[in-house]
Amino acid sequence: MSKTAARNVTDIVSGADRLIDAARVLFAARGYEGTSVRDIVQQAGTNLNSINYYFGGKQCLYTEVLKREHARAAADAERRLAPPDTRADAAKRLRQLIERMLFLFLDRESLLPRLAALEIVNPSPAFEAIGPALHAREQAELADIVAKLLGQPSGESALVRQCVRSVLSQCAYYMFTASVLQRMPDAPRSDTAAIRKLAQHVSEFSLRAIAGLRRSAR
Amino acid sequence: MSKTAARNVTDIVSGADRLIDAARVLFAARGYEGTSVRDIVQQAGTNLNSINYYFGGKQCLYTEVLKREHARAAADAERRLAPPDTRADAAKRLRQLIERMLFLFLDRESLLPRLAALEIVNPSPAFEAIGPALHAREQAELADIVAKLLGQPSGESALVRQCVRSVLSQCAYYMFTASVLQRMPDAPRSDTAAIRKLAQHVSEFSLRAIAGLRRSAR
DNA sequence: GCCGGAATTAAACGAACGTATAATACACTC
DNA sequence: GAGTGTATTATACGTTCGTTTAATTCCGGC
Repeated sequence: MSKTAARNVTDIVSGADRLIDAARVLFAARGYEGTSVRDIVQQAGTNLNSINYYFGGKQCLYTEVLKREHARAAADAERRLAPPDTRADAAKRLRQLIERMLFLFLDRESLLPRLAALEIVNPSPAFEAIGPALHAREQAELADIVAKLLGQPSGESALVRQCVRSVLSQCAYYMFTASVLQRMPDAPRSDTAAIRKLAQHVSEFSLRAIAGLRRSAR
Repeated sequence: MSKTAARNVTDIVSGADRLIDAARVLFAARGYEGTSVRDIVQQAGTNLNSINYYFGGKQCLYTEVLKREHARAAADAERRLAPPDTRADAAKRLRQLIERMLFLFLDRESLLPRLAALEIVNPSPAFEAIGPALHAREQAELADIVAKLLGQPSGESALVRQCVRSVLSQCAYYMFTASVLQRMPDAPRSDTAAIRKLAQHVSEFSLRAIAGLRRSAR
């Protein structure tokens, strides 16, 4: 009666979905080894055996979480931000791309930044599932933009590659250090306005640097 | 007899030291949770109880490893590199500091970069032992240099702080991504010559950026 | 020689882990 | 409405974990 009614309400999402939802939060909070299958099933309100039943084991569930979080973040970014304007001048494109990456790395809705940071610092077997595709498009676009700004052919020269790393590192920094930054008293904010401001600085910093390097490369 | 003789030879280093030596390698390779006390004592050639006897538990041994690795890296850097020349002009000081930091972050002899990366991304209770002191001197010096380059008073303005992060992030990037970078086919080298070259790029990039920002800030 | 304390060893404990198995509940076709 | 395949539950299994306890060895001063 009321019992089956309640069950039906909660079962609008299946056990597998509830497991994914619980697992993504717990894996992001405590990492793979720090999260037990008992933690997950308790949070999901399912049985101890459910992970093996639906996913074939803890490792497979983790890989699935990684894949979905990656896909979700990519879709979010696609939807929320204007598509890169390939017609604009390179400087504007760089500003857009940097803002896009910073939103990706600092997004508090998404758990991908945290999961990706853990995987990049300490890659697990599941890294193969997302590693190659991780920020690949952003990096390729960045290389293209930087080459244009340097006045070099798009074929990657050493200088282009180094500048790409310099730009990328300024953005990724916040992904890796999020845990300690938010412990500090003067923690930098991560609301939309703050990210915009941050993007502006990284853009100016990088544009000035690249412009200077271009001048001296002649 | 020969047995006691052999024992004396190996016991020139005590059980505690052998535990530290084994633990630092294993913790760096597999992380705290990925390393069991049985792994450590086997590698050290001591008994299962030795960790509790000498250090009072796995967590305490880990904290001790962190402290020692930090102290060792600091002493190494102190000894190997010329002390920062506070008389030199700011640009030269920045070049020296960036090279110093890159050697710190990319040093393959030291296990601190790896251990620090793991702790920064996923701080454990032991983080308190080294976190506050981690690269504190480098950061303070960096802030001083950047302020001078920007022509601003040393009291930290927002611009100075952001530029410090921009420089720091370019160096720390390699600490966080070491695991995945060395998996890639075109992995950047990390020998002395390569680090010097890298330091040169980061320095030029940052100096041009700061010079440009100073011009536009007027 | 021996004795007291530190160092080292051996063995076991209880808890937590991921997984497997067997039993039960459910939904839907015929 | 019985039957069938899927979903869910309860429980047990075998391992591994960090730690504890007790026994043994080693070593320097008396």
